[in-house]
Amino acid sequence: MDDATTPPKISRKSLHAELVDRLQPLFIGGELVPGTKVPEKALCARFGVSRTPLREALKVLASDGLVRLEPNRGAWVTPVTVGEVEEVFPVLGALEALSGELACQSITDEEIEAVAALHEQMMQSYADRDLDVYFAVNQQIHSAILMAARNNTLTTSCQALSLRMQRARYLANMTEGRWFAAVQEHEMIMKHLAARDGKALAQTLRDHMMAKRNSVIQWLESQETDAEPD
Amino acid sequence: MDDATTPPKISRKSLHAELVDRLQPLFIGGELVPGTKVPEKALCARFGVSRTPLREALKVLASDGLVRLEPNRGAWVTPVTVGEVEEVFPVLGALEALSGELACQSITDEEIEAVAALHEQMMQSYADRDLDVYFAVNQQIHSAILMAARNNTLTTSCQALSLRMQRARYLANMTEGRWFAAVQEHEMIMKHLAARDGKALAQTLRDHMMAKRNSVIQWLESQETDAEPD
DNA sequence: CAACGTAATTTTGAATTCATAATTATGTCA
DNA sequence: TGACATAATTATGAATTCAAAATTACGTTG
Repeated sequence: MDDATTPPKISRKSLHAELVDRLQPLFIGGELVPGTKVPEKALCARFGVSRTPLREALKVLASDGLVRLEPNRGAWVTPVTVGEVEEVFPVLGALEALSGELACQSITDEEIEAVAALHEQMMQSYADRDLDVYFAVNQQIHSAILMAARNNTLTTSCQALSLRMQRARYLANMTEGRWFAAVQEHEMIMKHLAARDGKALAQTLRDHMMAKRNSVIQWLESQETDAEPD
Repeated sequence: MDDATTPPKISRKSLHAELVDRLQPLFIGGELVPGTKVPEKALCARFGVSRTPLREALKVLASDGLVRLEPNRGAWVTPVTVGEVEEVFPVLGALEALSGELACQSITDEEIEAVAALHEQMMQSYADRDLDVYFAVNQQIHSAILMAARNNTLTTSCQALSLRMQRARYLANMTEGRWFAAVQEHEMIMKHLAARDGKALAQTLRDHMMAKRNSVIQWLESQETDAEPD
């Protein structure tokens, strides 16, 4: 919306904040692998900054749960464990349920139309079996509902937790059956949102999260039993 | 439990983590006043550390919403606004509701007894009109329920938001009527917990939060209309 | 003397430096 | 050769330094 065309708003973000934004995609993109060390030196070189702002960014990411700081042993990418997934999804479910309820109170007709358009796009990507587009649009739909909830605190909390779970996603554990079920759930979500039925939307979003939780756990457990190659 | 008597567990927390813990009480204690500047230099002197770890701690506190970092203008204690309170309490309500539901699934008889003991202590402090003890024990009760929920992610999220709202508390806006109502609500909380009725406890905790929200907002608005002295 | 412009001072953000802890490499001896 | 001890190297945590920005103090001019 506004990038190079805003010389009045000179508010350059501080380096560490910029780094937080630039590092996050590396986690969800799978470039920074769960359980491995965060290559401080390499990242400094890559982004052309000194260790100070990078380390500041890592502290913030640690408080968001993306990295774990081991005293005197550096920063490690938080592993995606069954325990972690079991913990995070219920919290995310509660927050998304709230977002649905609040969204129904405030969303405009135009916004509903915009979500509907995204929904159609997602359905098309399902028909096309395009998982990458599906995930991206899916994310946009949840974001749009969050926006409609008009609660910045909620948005921030949700996105932080969502990020942690998206790390499990690049492994693309979606089965055909789960994908179909997820699409069905999204039909319900769209329906309840259009009807502005907050209670129903909340419950559907909660169920949607729990179903996702089960799917991810199932996949994780199947991975754990396999001996992992070095 | 373990302080000076633990030479084997040498896991000294890093300086910035220690600072985060030591700074938080200054916010809820009201020493760092909402809307004022965070005195970086003074805090460095006070804690005997250099600016680097202090600034790292401030970055973390900023991501928790306790301070706001203005580029090139330093760190400011986030003001407690009506908008902020309206945002945070519903989120806190959703999280506490979840904590109640989960706690009912996992809490032991011993833990229920411990909460009951705290509850009695709180009732006594109400009878004694000892607001400081009341607040402290109140906090412990919510913490105990959170513990019983066996969900660390939930605990962390709750505590971060709770901290922001506790900053409004040192101003002690409790009216006699609100205090009485809060005590009634806590009787319900205790009852539902003892009965392990998750749904009812969740709803009561949500209502409790919304009532608190209304009380705080009412007080904030009464403050806003008053001209504030310099 | 009030408003503006400029210089001095302070504060901030980030790079650099330095002491210490952890890791790796090397050597020794059974 | 393999297990252990010791030295060299590297990485980490935190203090210090330095450039740039903001704030304050001061002086000038209308």
